[in-house]
Amino acid sequence: MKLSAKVEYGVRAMAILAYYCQSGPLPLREIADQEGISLKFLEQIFPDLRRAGLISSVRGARGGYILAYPPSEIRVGDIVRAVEGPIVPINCLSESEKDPYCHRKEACLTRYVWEKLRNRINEVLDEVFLDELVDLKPAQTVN
Amino acid sequence: MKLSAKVEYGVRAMAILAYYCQSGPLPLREIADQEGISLKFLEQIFPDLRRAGLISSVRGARGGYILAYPPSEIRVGDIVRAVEGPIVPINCLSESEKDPYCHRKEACLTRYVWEKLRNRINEVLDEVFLDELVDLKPAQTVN
DNA sequence: TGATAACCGAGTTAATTGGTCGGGATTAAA
DNA sequence: TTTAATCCCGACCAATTAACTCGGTTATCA
Repeated sequence: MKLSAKVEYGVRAMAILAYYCQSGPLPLREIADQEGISLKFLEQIFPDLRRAGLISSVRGARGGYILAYPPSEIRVGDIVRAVEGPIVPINCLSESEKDPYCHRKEACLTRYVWEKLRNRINEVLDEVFLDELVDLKPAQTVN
Repeated sequence: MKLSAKVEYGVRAMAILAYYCQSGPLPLREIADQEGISLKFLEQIFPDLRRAGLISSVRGARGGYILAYPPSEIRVGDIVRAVEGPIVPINCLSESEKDPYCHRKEACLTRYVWEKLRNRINEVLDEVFLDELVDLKPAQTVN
């Protein structure tokens, strides 16, 4: 029941991007140095975020990445799903072709717990927007 | 963001155990056959459930396992934590010694999302009791 | 033209997962 | 007292995944 390092770094990087969203494009090098994350590893994460339409890239010298939307419109859930794919807490819930299809769907006693779990995870991640992370809303109380 | 097969089987097995909780001890062989799970794999899961105090075992011929409490008092969350350990959706939340301690605790922008996520996961899993799974409460609507 | 930076795909290493295997200890029943 | 059922335990193993790393190519600016 863990998120990958990719997700952790992805969310952290997006928070940085949100923080500097007024300036021009921010190169990965900056983020890598500031957060102590391997540049090469970041380079592997960012294409996913771009393909998901959350950021856009500027190539060449003085290039970098910028948010495709204001921080107040980007949900943590968007980021998580962009880098990890859809949230599926247990294989039998998977809709994808390659996964072993669950033939016990109707009979399965436990299925409904996993559905509930999946929904709640998506909900909580979608409740939080990038602007909340970057100090614009302080005094965050966990609940 | 996936639960292990151990957890999936563990919860299914516990549901069976709840279903037959009026009869005597149920051998793993029964559960394995009924659910199509490898006996040897189940044998690896059940000690965790016993150590957590959720079931008790009866050794020898005509032995098996029985719930340590009525189904209405056993939470799915108890089972999950018994076989997978505490729910920690991201490493920097870990309290354990061996994990790399997070030195950014206070400064970390993202920490509070992960805390919120961890709390919600525990909540939803603790809302569901074994008796709900075994048909005693039908018409389950996911929400 | 040279430096910067995104882009791409393949390779590597270590850990985890999802099992299997073989046997030992305990107990009820024949 | 033997036998069969059952839990119990630890070792082993193959496949997958995670978390990087490496070596380069392409685009852009100064």
